[in-house]
Amino acid sequence: MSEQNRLETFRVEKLQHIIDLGHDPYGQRFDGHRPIAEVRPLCPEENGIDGEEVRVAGRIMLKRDTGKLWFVNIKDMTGNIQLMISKNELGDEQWALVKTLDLADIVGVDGLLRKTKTGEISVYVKKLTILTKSIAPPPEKYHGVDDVETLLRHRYLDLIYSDGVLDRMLLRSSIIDSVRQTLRGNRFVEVETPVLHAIAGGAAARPFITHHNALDIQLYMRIALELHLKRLMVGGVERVYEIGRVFRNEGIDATHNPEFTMIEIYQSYGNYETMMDLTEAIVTDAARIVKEKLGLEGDRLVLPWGDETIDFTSPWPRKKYADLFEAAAGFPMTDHEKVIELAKTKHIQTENVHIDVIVNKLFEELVEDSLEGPVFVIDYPASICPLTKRKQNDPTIAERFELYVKGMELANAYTELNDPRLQEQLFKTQLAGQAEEDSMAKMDHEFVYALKVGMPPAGGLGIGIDRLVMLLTNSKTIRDVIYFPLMKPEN
RNA sequence: GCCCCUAUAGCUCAAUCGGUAGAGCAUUUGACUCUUAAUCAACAGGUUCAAGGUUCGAGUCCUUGUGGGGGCACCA
Repeated sequence: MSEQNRLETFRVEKLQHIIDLGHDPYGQRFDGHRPIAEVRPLCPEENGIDGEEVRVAGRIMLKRDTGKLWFVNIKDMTGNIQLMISKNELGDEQWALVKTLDLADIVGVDGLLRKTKTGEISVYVKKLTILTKSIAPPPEKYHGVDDVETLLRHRYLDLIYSDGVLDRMLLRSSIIDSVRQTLRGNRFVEVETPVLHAIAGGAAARPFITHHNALDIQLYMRIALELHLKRLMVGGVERVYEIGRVFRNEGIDATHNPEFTMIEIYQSYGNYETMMDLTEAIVTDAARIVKEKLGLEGDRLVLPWGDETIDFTSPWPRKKYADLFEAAAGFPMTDHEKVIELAKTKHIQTENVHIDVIVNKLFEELVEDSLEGPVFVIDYPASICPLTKRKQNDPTIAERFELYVKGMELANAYTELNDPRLQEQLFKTQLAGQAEEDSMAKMDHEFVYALKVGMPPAGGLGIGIDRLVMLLTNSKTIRDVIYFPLMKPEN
C-alpha cells in the first residue's frame, strides 16, 4: 500500500467511526452560522470572560491536542478563528466525535466567544457538528503546497493553503461588480451574444475552430464581442455592453491565456473621446474599491505594483500616436524612407508589407513597453483600423485610442465606423503583408447589411478584464487572476 | 517553434567526487485541560517523472520523451 493510500485509509476508518457514532460524515444543511470576520470583533476584551454564543463553520487548518483540551483553528471565506474544545465541557459522546477530527475536515460549532489566558480570540465549543470529513491527506501545515503545477491543477488547494489567493480572487469579483455598477449608473444595458460564430471577426487573432454536427458546419469560438454588439446598436439598444469570455488560439505567457474575459461597451451618439471619459470612470471607480478594501490611505489613487506603484488619479494624459512615434524614432512616421530604413535595422520584414503595419511594429518595439501610464495613446494610422471611423479632416488617421498601463494594453476603443460602403471596402482590402488570419478585416456581409440599415454614430470600448484585475491587484501573471488557467492535460 | 531551468515520502526539502536515499511537518501509538507552525517519546512511510544507455555500481552522468517554470518568438 502506498503512503497516500495508508493515510487515506486511516481517515476512512475515522469516517466509519463517525457513522458508528450516529453522525453524517458528509454533513447536512447548517443554518445560522456567521462569517468569522464578523464574529471576531464581538469577543470580550478581557481574557477568560464569556461573551456571546455564536455559530461558525469552516475548515480545520491547525490542531493542537493537549490531551483533554484541544485548540483547533478553522477558517471560512472571511477569516480564521481558534476553537477551544474541552472534554469536560462536551461530555463523552461529543468527545468521541472530537477524536475523529483531522486537519482539513469541515466542522460547524456552537459556543461562547472567549479569549484564552494568552489573549487569543476563541470560540469555547459547546457543540460540535461534523460537516465534511476530508479523506485526502493534507499538505504541510506551515508551508502548504509550493509546487506551482499542483497549485494550478488543483486550484482549490491553492485557495485553501496559499495566503492571499482567495482574497485576490474575491477582489476580482469586486472589481467586476464595480464595473457593472459604473455602467448601470450610466444607463448601459448588459446583454449576452453568441460565443459560436460562423465568422470570427472583430479582432485580429487566430480562432479556435469547432464543428456543429447536426448542421455539419465549421464554427469558430468568438475572438471579440464587437460585431454583435454593434448589430444591437442598429436595433436600438443605444447603450450596451457584454462581459464575456473570448478565445484566441495563440501563445500562453504571463499576460495571455487562451480564454480570457473582455468587456466591450458601445455608446450610441458618442465617439472615442466619450469612451476615454468612460474608461477613466470605470477604472478609477474599480481602483477606488480596491484601495478601500486594501485599507490604503492618501488623497491620490495609488495602488501597489511590485516594488513600484501605479497612480490611477485622473485625468490621464492623452498623447498622439504620431507624436510618441516621432519622439522615440527621431523622425515622423510619414517619412516612409526612414521608417523602412529603421525597420530593416530591427529585422522587421518590409517587403510587400503595408507601411502602416511597419510603422506599428516599430511603435510596439520603440514605444509600447515604455508607457508607464495610465496614458491614452490616440489617433492611430487608419489602415490598421478597419472598423474605425476616420478623422473628418484627415482620412489617414483613425479615431482610436489604446490605454496603456505599465506597458500593458489595458483598453482599446474607437469612434465606430458606421459607413456601410466604406466598411465593405475595408473588409475587402486585405492589407499587404498580413496573413488573412492576422487581419481584423474579415468580410461579413450580414454585418455590412446591418450598417446599411443604419447604425448611429457611436463610441466603442474594449477592456481586458483579466489585465484590469492584474493591474489593480498587483499580480504580475494572468494565472494569478484566473481561477482555472489552461493547463496541458497530464498524461 | 527555439533556448535555459526543473521533477526525490502525502507535503516542504536534503543527499559532497558516481558508492547503504535522509530530515521536518502530516500520519500511527502513548503522555499532557490555555496551546499559537504546541511540546515530549516511539513506530512507520520510497517504482528518486517515464523509457532506454554508460558503469562493478546511477537520485547523481548520457539520450529520448512527458509535465511544470522562466526567456525568446508569436500575439494591436
